[in-house]
Amino acid sequence: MSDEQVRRWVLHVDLDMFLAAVEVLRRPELAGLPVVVGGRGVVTERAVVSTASYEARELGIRSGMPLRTAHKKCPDAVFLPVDFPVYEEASTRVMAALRSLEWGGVPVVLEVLGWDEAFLGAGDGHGDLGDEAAVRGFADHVRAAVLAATRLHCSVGVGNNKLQAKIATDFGKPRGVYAITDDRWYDEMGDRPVRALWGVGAKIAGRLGALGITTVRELAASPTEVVAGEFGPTMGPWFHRLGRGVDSSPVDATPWVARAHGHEETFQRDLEWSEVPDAVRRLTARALASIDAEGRPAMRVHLKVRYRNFFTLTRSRKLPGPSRDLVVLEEAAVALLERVEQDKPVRLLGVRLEMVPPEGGYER
DNA sequence: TCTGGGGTCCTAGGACCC
DNA sequence: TCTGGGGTCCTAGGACCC
Repeated sequence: MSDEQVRRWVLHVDLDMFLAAVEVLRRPELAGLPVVVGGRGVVTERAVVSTASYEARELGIRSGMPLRTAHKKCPDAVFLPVDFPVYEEASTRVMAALRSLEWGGVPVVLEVLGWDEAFLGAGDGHGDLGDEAAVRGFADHVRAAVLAATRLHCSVGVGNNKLQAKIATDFGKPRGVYAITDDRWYDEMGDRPVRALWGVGAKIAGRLGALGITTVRELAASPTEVVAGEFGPTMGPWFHRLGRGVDSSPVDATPWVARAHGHEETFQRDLEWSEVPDAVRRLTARALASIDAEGRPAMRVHLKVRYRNFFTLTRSRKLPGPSRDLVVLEEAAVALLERVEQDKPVRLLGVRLEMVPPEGGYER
């Protein structure tokens, strides 16, 4: 590379209220109404909101809110069940539309983050992408292309790296484009709480706060040793980079290979202990069906138990050898129950099967 | 009658071996 | 009787994200 600094551009694309938007697409009469997607769509059940339309958000309904609470806030909202296959299909069309784009004269690099999110990179990172105005223009083009191909709206974040682009998207929502660059990182983020960073949750924010670090600027200015002392040699420096808006990770189109699959269930009625082993067997069978689809055997079994008081614990065990045998896996999962408290009603059970890595290991 | 379900990754600490 | 380090594997648990 030359001594001239090459400015790297990354886009982050995020569909606007994806689940609710897909539902409105197939039921146009719902357009403009408060739509809430969550659980089985039954407001008396234990379940939470997956996505609320902007109309519903204006009434105070948020993702993660119990359906019952959402219903209390807005009894007139339309409550719909989560319909996975339909969102999968819509997601596939969105990603196909994005993948077909060219940027800087070459096909884009697309890193899919989930159903409704992706990073877009330029082919080799050094294409002639022009200045920021040109990149914003391309972001508009991306929005238009997704809308034309899927009738779904999205927002696009622009940045000099993935971290910046990812955070910028939220500022552009809905149906907008927003840019956060190296030049403007501190203007945009410096005074915000560390919680605004991607990867800093409530707990980390609390621990940083105890060190006297509450804003992004303070995190950036803090001595590396202090943060590393609190969070260790890997996480410490990473948090410090977050504060400075630094992220050198590439946009990586390598298809994601799952490490594990599992199944968990919150019971509508807390289970008595006598009912637990059978429930664990059922969950194991469902988890096995998921890993069978991957074609790799399980090498480790994880059990998760949550009691009525929300105390949650996990237990796990490596299997004696790789297995796809239901009986073997069921017995291994049930055996983990011996290591948990057995005297209290159970609210949630989960069984997760960790798979043998593919030949050659995981690429990322 | 608050608080889903799908994941990933990191760290601490114990066991065990040399 | 007291007491090394280094390395690896395993389990538990915490934290985060969509």
